Amino acid sequence: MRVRMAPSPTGPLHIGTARTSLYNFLTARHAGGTYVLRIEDTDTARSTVDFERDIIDNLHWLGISWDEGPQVAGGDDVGPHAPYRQSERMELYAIEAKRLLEAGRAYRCWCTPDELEAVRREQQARREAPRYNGRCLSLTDAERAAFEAEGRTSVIRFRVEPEKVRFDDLIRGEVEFDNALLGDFVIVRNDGVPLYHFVVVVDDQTMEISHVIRGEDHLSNTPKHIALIRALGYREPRFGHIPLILNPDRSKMSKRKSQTAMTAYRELGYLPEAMVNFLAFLGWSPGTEEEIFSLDELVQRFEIDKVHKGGAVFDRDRLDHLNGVYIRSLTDEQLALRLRPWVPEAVADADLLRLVPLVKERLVTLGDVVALVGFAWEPDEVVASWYDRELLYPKKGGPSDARRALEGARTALEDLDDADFSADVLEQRCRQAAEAAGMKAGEFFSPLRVAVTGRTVSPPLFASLELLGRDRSLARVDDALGKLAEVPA
RNA sequence: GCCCCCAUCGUCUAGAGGCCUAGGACGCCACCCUUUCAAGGUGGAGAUCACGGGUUCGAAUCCCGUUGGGGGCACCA
Repeated sequence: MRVRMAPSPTGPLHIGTARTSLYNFLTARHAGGTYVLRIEDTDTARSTVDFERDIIDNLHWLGISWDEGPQVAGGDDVGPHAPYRQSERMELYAIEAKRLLEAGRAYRCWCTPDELEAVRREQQARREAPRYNGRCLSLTDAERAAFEAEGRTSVIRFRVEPEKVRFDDLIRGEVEFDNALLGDFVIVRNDGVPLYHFVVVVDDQTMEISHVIRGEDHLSNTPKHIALIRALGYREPRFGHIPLILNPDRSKMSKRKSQTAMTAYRELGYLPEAMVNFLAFLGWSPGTEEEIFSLDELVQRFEIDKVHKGGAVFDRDRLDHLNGVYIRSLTDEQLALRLRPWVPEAVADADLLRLVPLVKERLVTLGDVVALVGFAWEPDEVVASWYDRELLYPKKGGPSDARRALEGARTALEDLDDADFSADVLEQRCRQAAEAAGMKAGEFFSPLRVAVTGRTVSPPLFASLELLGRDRSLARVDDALGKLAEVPA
C-alpha cells in the first residue's frame, strides 16, 4: 500500500488538510504501507515556500511523518520518485500531455475566456450543464493557422468519452457518474502550466500510489481522473472520499467562518496530541466508547472503511475539553516544559515549575498561563494597574470592609518570616485574622486576592501568596491599601 | 440549473434486523466539594433515530420515494 497527501502551498496548513493527512497517515501506518508527501505547487502565482514551511512544520508538530517527499521546506526530496514538488516535474507532464495529444485523446483549443463565458451563459439560459461545447475539437488546419495568426494562445483539452464511470469508493461503496455530462476540460493552460486534474493523475501513477484518500469535495472530480487514467493507460488506484469538516452552519469549513489555520491553534497553546485525537474523531470512531487515543493507538485502531459518510462540525468546545484532559495528564515537569514558550524568559525554570500546580487544573490552552499566573512574574506596579479600587470591595461590602480585611491580613502576614510563609500557615493565620476582624472568610479573602493577583479570579489564594513570598505579598497589600486611602473613610 | 454524496440529542458519536423504554462524550442546568475560578463527584433536561411508504413475526438498522443539507460542475487546488 502506498498512500499520499498532496497539500497545496497556497496557504497555511488548513485544518481539513491536516485531517486528510492524518487519515492517510493512519491508513498507511496501520497497514505498514508507505506514506508520501507531494507538494502540489502548480499554481505558481499563489504557492510560496513560506506556506510550504508552515505545512511541513505543522504536520511534523502533529506527529505526522512520511517516508518519501521533502522533509524540510525548500529542502531536498527523499525517496525513489523524486522530485516530489510538482513545479519540478514539469517535463514529465509535458511528455504525458504530448502522448495524449498524439493519441487524439486531447486537443488544442483556442477559445478565449470571453467566448467560453458567452457559451456558458447561453447554456445556463437553456438550463443546461455549463460545459465546453467542443468547438475546437474538429478544426481544420487552416482554422488553427488563422487563430495562431491572430495571436491567440491555446490550451490543451482532454477529450472526455461519453461513458458511464463507476468505482468502488473505500468509504462510500459503489458510485456511478455519467461522463457524457462532462465537458472536455482543460489539462494544460495557455502558458504551458498543467492543471490539477491532470498532474494529480500523472503523479499518482508515477509515484505508484495505490490508495487515494482525499476530501469529499473531490468525489465528483474522480470520474475525470478515471477517464484520464484510462486514456493514459495507467493503473487505477482505489479511491476513498472522507467527509468534510464543517462550519457551525454545516457548510464546508472555511477561513471566512472558522479558524482554519493549524498554526493559530498551535500558537494559542493547543497540544498536538489533543488536536490529533480531536481530528481523528471528526469522522471516525473505534466503535467503542473509548475516546482518548494517542497517535500510536490510533495507528493501531484506525480503519479507513469505518470512516463516516456524513460531514462533521468542528466543535471548539470539544477541542478545549480534550486539550484540558491532555494538559492534566502531563507531569508537572512535562507541563513546565510545554509552558516555557508562553512564560517570559526571565522566569527561571525552577520558578516556572513551582507555578505549574497552580495552573494545571485551570488551563484550557497553554496560553492561558499568562492570564492565570502572570501576577507571579509581573512587577508589583503592573499588577496594581490591573484593577480599580472598587474591585477590592468584598461582594457585599465597601471600602471600609476592604480596608479592614487588608489591614488584618497585613498584620497576619507581617508576623511570619520567610520560612513560615507557606500556604498552610498562611491559611490558618488569615482565617484567624478574619475571625478577629469579625468577617466571613470569603469576604476577608476577596480583597486580599485582588491585591495580590490583581484579579477576582485566581489560583488558590494561599498558594499564590506562598509563591510570591513575604515581601512581595506585603508590598501588594500596601499598594491596595494605598488605593483605598484615596477614598475618604 | 445539472450531477453526485449525505441524514441518530445543540455538537462529536455508539448502533451492521430483536440486547434500544436508543448508549457515551462535549456543551447546558442543579447539587456536592470549595476562599474565587477550575478540576473532581452525583443527578437532570436534551433524539417521536428528517418525513412517508414498503419488506419482515419484528427496523434507527434493508428497499423505494419525499424533504432537507452538503459538495462538484474554472486556463484554483
